[in-house]
Amino acid sequence: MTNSASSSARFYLTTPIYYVNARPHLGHAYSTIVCDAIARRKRALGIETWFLTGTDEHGQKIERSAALANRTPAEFATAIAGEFRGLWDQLGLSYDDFIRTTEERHKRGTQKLFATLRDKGFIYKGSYTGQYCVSDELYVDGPPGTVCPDCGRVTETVSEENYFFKLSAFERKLLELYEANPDFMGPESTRREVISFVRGGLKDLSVSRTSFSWGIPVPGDEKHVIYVWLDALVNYISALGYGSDDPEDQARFAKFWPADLHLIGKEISRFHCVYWPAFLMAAGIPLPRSVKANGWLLFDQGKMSKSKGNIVRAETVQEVLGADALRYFLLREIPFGQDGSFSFDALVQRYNGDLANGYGNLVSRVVNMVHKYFEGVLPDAGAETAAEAALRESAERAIASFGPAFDDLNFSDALKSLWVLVAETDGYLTASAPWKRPADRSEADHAALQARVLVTAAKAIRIITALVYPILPDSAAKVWRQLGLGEIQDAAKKSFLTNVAWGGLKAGTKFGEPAPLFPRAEKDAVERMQNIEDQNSKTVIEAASGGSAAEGGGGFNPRVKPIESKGALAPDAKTNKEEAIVSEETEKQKSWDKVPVDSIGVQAGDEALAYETVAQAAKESAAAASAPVGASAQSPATPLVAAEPQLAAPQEPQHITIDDFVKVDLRVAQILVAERVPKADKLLRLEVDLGYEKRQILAGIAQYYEPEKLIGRKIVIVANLAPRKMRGLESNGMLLAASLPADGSPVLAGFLEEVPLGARLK
RNA sequence: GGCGGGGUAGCUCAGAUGGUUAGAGCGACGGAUUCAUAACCCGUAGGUCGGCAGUUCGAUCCUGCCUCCCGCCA
Repeated sequence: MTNSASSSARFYLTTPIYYVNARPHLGHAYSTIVCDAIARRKRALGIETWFLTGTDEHGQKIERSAALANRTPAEFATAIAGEFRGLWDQLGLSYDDFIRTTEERHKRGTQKLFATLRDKGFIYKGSYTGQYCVSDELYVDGPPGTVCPDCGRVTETVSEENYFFKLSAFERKLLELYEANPDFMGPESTRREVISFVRGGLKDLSVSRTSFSWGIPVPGDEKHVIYVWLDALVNYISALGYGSDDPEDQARFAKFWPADLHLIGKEISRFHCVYWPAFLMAAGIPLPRSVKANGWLLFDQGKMSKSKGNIVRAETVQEVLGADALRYFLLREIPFGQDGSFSFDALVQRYNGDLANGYGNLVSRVVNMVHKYFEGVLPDAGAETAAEAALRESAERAIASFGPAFDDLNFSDALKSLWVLVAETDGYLTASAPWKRPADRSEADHAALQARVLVTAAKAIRIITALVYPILPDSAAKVWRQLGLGEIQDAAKKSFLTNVAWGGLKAGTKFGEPAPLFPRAEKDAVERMQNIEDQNSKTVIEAASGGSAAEGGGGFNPRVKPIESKGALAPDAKTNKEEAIVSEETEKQKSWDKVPVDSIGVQAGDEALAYETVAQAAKESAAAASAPVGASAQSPATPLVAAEPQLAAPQEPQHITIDDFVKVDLRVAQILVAERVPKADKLLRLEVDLGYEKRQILAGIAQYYEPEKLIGRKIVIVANLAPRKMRGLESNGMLLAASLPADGSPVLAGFLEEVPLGARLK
């Protein structure tokens, strides 16, 4: 729901601002494309629209990523923010403003909000003593020794002074808000979760940090930096001009705030549905009208690549099928709010089925016939018969159902109803057969029929095109010209969607030249896209392996996670669950990698590889097309333990060089702790000592080894394997084991002689 | 562990306050056709509606148990 009732003739919508710890991928594009489509429709409805997107650039994670890339945080953030913006431009997204949280206007707004909250007594200084996970920057409830729920490491007891926001004071008010405005947040699942979270009780929120400096200083107490979530959320108002003295800014703020729609990824709904309204209520600022969460994209890695690369970039699709194809797929295939699966196969199928064979072909046959039979000039339609009336009614049904569905964010249903009209128009054409004159029909009668049928079909196409314009802007523009209607952008400026109605075509209109809209994708389309991604993935691997060597010392420190998987609006590690979740591998079923749509949802490990290339690629060019994303260097399907039950004869021996081999850092480690992972029947959580450091790894050997018996045992691990999360725990390496041919059961590798911890195998 | 969502044709999903033959799209197959992008049009799908038990004249839709998947929270 977009609250059309409450939003007069203005509409302000926002995407999440994207955390600049990795390159943009399809997930980011999805959220932004959805907003773009909404914005285009609103504008074409004559609604004054403001469409904001941007980047979230503060936080310790960025600070660290930058350090590891040998850049300052500002340089690092600028490079990645540039990629986001560049990609949106490349995709032709019609944002009105792009805010970076490192901009002065944002700093000003954030400090003003902080000061306001403090002045009103909602922020107080307090001290926190408790458990803290250094790795995740996460405060954890529990006695000393408590394990971090996120990464499984033992927390440290810290005592520090912080500013706190009185979130607890808003519990009731928030529940009342949800109660009174059922449409405030959605979809239903999100709503339920948020309500249940608030009912569970709210604690005051720590809103400052002193442990790092890459952030916005607390006004008047500059050794504190404002909590990144408070910082990030403010973008929605600071971009409009909140906090500015400039009358122009103030006017814009007054005009567009409150927002009609915050579109977000579902993993960050709590921040938008709980914290954000609480901050605003406390500051006395009106609340946004609605917050709607989209689901995640699931990448079908099984089909996409046998070896690597489960991340898809929007550019890849754009290059092969065009941006409209991507837009169509995302909006048609995925019911908004639900998770959706993306695969090149599904994409090409949709493209060929709906766009090439459907809409594109329909336009082609009609425009061609108008040229063939009427020299490209639209004839007079003549009188309507029952067949035309039926099609007209069908068009009217489509008009009636498309708008409400779209405005309800049911893009999929909206398109579905429109494509019913496509099919009916095709059926009407075939039934009328204007290309064939039966012997018993006079030439004059036939000419009349041709005129009637083609004009009627063209009318239907005009309706389809007008309605679909927000989703297929480029293609709609082409069709508009082919129908002799001129530039659809001009029509959009004249609010042509406010009264889409049957007709609208004048006899005598000169049609444009027929040109293919959506050339049918050949079988190689999938392969081509896959190749582009594979290529990309390779680049990342090469860059990464070079990079870690350059780090010197141990050459690798997986405990430093240079780039954390974060939500689009980066939380400061608090409730850091928007981590990409990696389905656990099972033998019977290929796993799907879930990537939060809004987040840089690459596995942490992948990003560790990705960052290496960031700086250099930024130097090379802004051409995103060649820029590696955080594609997985490890296949997510790569067994996380060496115990993958498979007969091991490699099909085609692929030789590697010694250089390849030395990239693998095999080390002797001793198991210190071994325990089962709850709810996982195969996984063991191990803490191992490498001599120079201790770390946690997960291994799928629980069915074969008793944890107790493993303690003290020396094993071999791959020490520089990218970190991976399984069952919420991070694995920083992989142990080696022989896989028995009979049943694939693992036998741990070991030594007969005594070996020191950390010894390298080579 | 608590709460919530879900398991329907090869795939993606819809659906019924319980009632004769459980639907759509795609894919596949057959036919027709040639205006069009090997397209369009027509026809064909025999799926224990996750499992077991119960309520009922009757359950895929209600209840209980079980199982699997997922999310939020702890």
